Formats: sequence, structure tokens, C-alpha cells
Amino acid sequence: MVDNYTGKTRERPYLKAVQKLRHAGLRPTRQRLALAKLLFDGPNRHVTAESLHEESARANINVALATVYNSLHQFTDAGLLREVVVSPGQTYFDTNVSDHYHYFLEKEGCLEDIPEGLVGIDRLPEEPAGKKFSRIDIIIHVTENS
Amino acid sequence: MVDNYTGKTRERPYLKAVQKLRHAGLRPTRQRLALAKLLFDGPNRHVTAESLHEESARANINVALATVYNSLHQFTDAGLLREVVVSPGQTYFDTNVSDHYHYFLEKEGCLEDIPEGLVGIDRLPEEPAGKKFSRIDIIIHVTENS
DNA sequence: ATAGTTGCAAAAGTTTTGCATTGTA
DNA sequence: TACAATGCAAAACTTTTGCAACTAT
Repeated sequence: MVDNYTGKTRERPYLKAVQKLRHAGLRPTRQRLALAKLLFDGPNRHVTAESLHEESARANINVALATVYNSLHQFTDAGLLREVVVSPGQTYFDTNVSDHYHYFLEKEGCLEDIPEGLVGIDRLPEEPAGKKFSRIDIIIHVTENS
Repeated sequence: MVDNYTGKTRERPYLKAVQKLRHAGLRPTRQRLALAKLLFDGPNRHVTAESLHEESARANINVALATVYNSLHQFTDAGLLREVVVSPGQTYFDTNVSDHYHYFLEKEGCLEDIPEGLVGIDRLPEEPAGKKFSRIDIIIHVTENS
């Protein structure tokens, strides 16, 4: 793609996203690139399918909600995102895929990472023979004080 | 209600459920009594709205699925049940309302209580001023070993 | 009687699927 | 050109709501 004004290539701004998708084995299509740019350019984020879809619309990116869902799940399967379920109909996707836990702020209805080291687990059950613990989710629900 | 054969009252089998509902401030209606009996007569259970609805149908209890949802939420608000969300579209209700955590068995798609004392938390963040931690959810996902 | 409560059909959300279209080799 | 992958409309689920019918006082 060549910029109409400068004549220079405009691939650069998408380079990181392209490489990230390629590396994950996902074709860097127009829709996926746009979503990846929103998700991964900048600090860690917590989005829902709906919120990302709205954000895309605001940025004049035309993507169906179903495509947002599909892309989020593809990104998750590829290890680029982590899925966090808070309550029925509130599935978040977290760009921080390292081991960590979450606050859920009931009033604001949003997720926040708990900084590393603030929660300590000093005892866990044994993994039963032939099984393993694939994942440990901890969500601390935070409410306003009565 | 009087038994056709013995002429004796048949309230007795529902007494516990009636009292439980009354104490929770819920009118002991036919539907709620039937669901309460399924839920609270016997050992602790983990049900979904759908599973409880099927169970009711099998027991020849006529309840709409919406009523099952409403009743489960009323029971939950009254403190008789605890809601546990595992993944989108998988909301369980647990008759064990004490503080405890859960295994989620991915293969079977079912929840199990983690026996008390097996998980130890030795460090927690401070509650921010004016806020409190209303609840701490821990779910350990258990998968078959590769 | 009647004020408040309840149960459920219908509506509203949320998520997934099937297939025409597109993109790649 | 053929083959696989993609994007999205439509379908499928899950959950909530509004109101007619019912209940307890």
C-alpha cells in the first residue's frame, strides 16, 4: 500500500500487527489487522466483543460483530489473548496473557489486573493422576462500602 | 393437602422446604416448593437452570424454564444458593453457600467443590478506602493430561 | 376485597454456525 | 485453476422482562 500524498509505503504502522498475526499462524486480513491494532498497539486492555465492535465502528472500521467474536476466539486460541468470564453475558478478553488475577469492579462493571505478587497462594491440592490443572482463575469482586 | 388413601395430611414431606422458603421471605408456592425440594433435600448440588428444568420435567413437575431462572435468582438473593460462572453460557448454582472454591472438570463439563483447607491464600491486596472485597472466586480448571 | 407477588410467553441479549465470497499458491 | 480460509447473515442459545393471573392477608 502506498500513501497517496507522500508516495511512501504505509505498511510500517501495521508491521508489528502483521508480524504478530503471522507468527500466530493467522492470515493478516484487513479485519484482523484493524482489530489487532486496536488491541495490541498500546498498553494492556480488557475488552468485550461488544466494546471492541463499538470501538471499531467509531474508528470507521467495518467489521461484523460475529467477526469480532470469531477473531477474539482465534486470537485467544493462538495465545494472544486470555478469556475472562465474570458473570453470564460478561466475557472479557485480556491482552495480558501472563499468569495473573483480576479485580472486578461491580459499580463500573470493568476488570482490572491485580498487580503481580499481591495475591499469594501457599497451598494447592494435588493434581489427580492423569489430570492437570490447566488454569487457575481468581476474581476478586470489589464493591462500594455500604 | 390431604392424601386420598390415608386421609392424613401430606404437608410433612415439604415442611423443611416450606420453612426454608418462609425464613428466606419467599412465599412457598407450588413451583418454588418443588424446586426447593429438588435442590435442598439431600447432599449439596451444582445445577444449571437447564439441568434443573430437565430434572423437574422428569419428576413430572410443570415449571417454565423462565420460572426456574427466576427462582434460582430469588434463592440466590435470599442467600440459599451461590452463583458460579465458569464460561459464557455456563452458570451454575451451588447449594453450598459457605466460603469455598471450585474445580471445573473440562471434560465432564461439571463443577466440584474443593474440600475446605486444600487451597490456602496467604496474601491479599489491601481493600481500597471506601471499597470492600465482596467475594473471591477461585476456579481451578482440570483437564486430562496430554 | 386488594395490594403485592408470581409465573410464564415473549423479547432481548449473547454467541455460534453455515456458506457464499475472497484470498492464496 | 483449485483449494483452503474468511467474513458475516442468519440461526441458536441463554437470560430477562412485562403483564395477566394468582395469593395471602
